[in-house]
Amino acid sequence: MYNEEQLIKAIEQSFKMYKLYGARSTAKLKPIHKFVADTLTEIYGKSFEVHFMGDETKEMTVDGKYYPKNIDITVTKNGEVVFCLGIKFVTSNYKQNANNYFENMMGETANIQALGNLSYAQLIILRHETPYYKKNETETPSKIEIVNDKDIQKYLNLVFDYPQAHRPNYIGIQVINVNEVANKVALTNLDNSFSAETSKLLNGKLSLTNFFKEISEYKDFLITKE
DNA sequence: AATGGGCCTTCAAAGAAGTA
DNA sequence: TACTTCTTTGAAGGCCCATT
Repeated sequence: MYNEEQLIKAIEQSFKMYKLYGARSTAKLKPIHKFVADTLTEIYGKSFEVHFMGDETKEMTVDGKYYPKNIDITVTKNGEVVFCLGIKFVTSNYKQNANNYFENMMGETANIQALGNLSYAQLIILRHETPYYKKNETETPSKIEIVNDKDIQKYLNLVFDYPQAHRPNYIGIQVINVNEVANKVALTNLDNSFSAETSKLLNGKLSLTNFFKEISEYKDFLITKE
C-alpha cells in the first residue's frame, strides 16, 4: 500500500534528476512514476499488469474517445485497460502555467473517461515555494512564488463537480518543500500555509493516503464484476 | 545497423491583459 | 503603474519510420 516515506524518497530522486539532467529529460519522471506504478502493482495484485515509463518498460498508448494517447500509468487485465493515472510534478514557474496544466489535465481526463468504462486519476505534486526562472537563468530564481488557496481552489472545484467525463474520478495533491542545497524533500505543513478549509481537504479527501485508498476500493469493486 | 526527417509530447517562457 | 494572472508561442527530447 501507499508508503509516505517511499513517496518522499521518490520525489527526492526525481528532483535530483531534474537538477542533473534538466526539465526536458525523462530521467526526472522515472523515480516518481516507478513509485506510483509499484504502489498500484501492490494494490492490484498479480492478475493485473501495470504499464509505465521505466528503464525497461514503456508507457502504454490508450485509445481515448477522441484520440490515442500515451498515459503515465495504465493498469490492464488481460490486455484490457481498466484504470489510468496521470502524474504532474511542477518544479518551477508554476503560476504562469497553472491554467495550461489544469486544462491539459481536464482534456486528458475527458479523452479517457468519455469512453465510459474506465476511471482516470490525477496525482499532482506542487512546491509550496516555487522558484520562478527567466530563460537562461536557471541558477538563480528571479522570484519565489507561494502556492496558495487560490491555486488549489480550481482543483477542488473540479473534484467536487458532479460526475462527468472531464472530472477525474480521483485527484491527489501533495504540496512539498524542497531544500535545494541538500536536495531534501519534506511534506508541507498545510495548516500554516492554507486556509483551515483548504488545509482540511488537502489533509483528507485529496491526501495521497486517501487517494490510494479510494483507488484501492475501486479495484475491489472491479473484482466484484468478474 | 546507422542516419536523419517529421511528428508528438512536455515543460517552460515571453508578452498581453487584467487589476488593485 | 507596478504587480499578478492569462494566453500564446517556443524549445527540446523521444519515437516512428524511410532511406541507406
